[in-house]
Amino acid sequence: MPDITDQRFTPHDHRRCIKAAVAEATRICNERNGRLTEQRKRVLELVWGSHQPIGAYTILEQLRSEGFNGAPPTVYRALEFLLDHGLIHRIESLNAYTGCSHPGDEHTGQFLICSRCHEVTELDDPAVSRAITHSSASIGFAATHQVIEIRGLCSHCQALPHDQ
Amino acid sequence: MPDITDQRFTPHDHRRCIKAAVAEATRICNERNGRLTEQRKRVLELVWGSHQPIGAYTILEQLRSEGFNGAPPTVYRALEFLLDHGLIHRIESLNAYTGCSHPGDEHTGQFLICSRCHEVTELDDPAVSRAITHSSASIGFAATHQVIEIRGLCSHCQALPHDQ
DNA sequence: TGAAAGTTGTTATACTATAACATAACAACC
DNA sequence: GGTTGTTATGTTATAGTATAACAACTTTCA
Repeated sequence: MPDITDQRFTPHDHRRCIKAAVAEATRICNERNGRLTEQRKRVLELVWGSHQPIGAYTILEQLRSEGFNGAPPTVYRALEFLLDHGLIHRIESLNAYTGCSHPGDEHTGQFLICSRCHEVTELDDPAVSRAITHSSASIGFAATHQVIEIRGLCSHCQALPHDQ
Repeated sequence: MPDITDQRFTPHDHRRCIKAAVAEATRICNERNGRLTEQRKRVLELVWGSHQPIGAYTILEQLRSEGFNGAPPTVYRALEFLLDHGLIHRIESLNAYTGCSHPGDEHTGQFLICSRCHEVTELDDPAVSRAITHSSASIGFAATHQVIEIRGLCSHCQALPHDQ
């Protein structure tokens, strides 16, 4: 049964999400003297504007369609900045980027990727992190960073007929 | 303190590991009418021969140095076959491939990747899988496949001076 | 103002992966 | 044994992802 409170499937003005994300990012960057330049902000908006993880070259295309006349390194640099400041995440198994749903604090999220609609939900369940840290430690491995990307069907898509 | 029983750091004849892996793969392929051809077997050996995850193009280079005169698709096809039969794993965060340490049964491993020596240890801790499945289910997500890649320092490298 | 640091522009190239179609090897059957 | 359908491999070209290296510009702050 789909969770009708789920923002992704509730009719909502997504532009608000984007604005909120940018506002939050601005606050965070101010705090630590990171410069959220126009380009970086624009890339952040594009990442948030997509309901799915977005690739670097798709971002580049969109920038170009807006009159920007740049090359891949510009996009990768902006992405690097945003990653460094915890404002977006990279999804390794998709070579794509997605907005961080609670930026600011250091964390490596856990991502649920729907195989059908391709939306990504970020979880940050301490129980999962703990299980992994514990399991690693049991063989003497000191974990510093976790890549956790889960495939499956989101609640919304489970409720749909299979052939849709 | 390094675990001196750890096969990776115990002096051992790694050719034996490779032979064992190939023997096991042969058995599994026979069971299910998969054809472990010479090329596929050779790729499997190269994957096992590397103490670190190995990239497709590195495999290609090695094949070429043995007189093989092929192109990328050949390697990718062999890798696909080996993946399909659960004989190797792909490490998403490295775009590289590593031997499966207990092939045969369906599973998605958990990988501990040492940032220093780059060796990979495969874990299959049910507690971790369970934590993830449980956490996913709590928001209605039905997980089918897990990508879990943990960075950190293996016990061996922790024991070394930092600057080595 | 001028030096240092940070950001962006620009060109070229490296690395990873697959599409599409041709050929060859194999297995099973008549 | 030849025929046929299937699987595997060869081959060429190209798509997709990412970075190196160096030049030019901006910002900051002494």
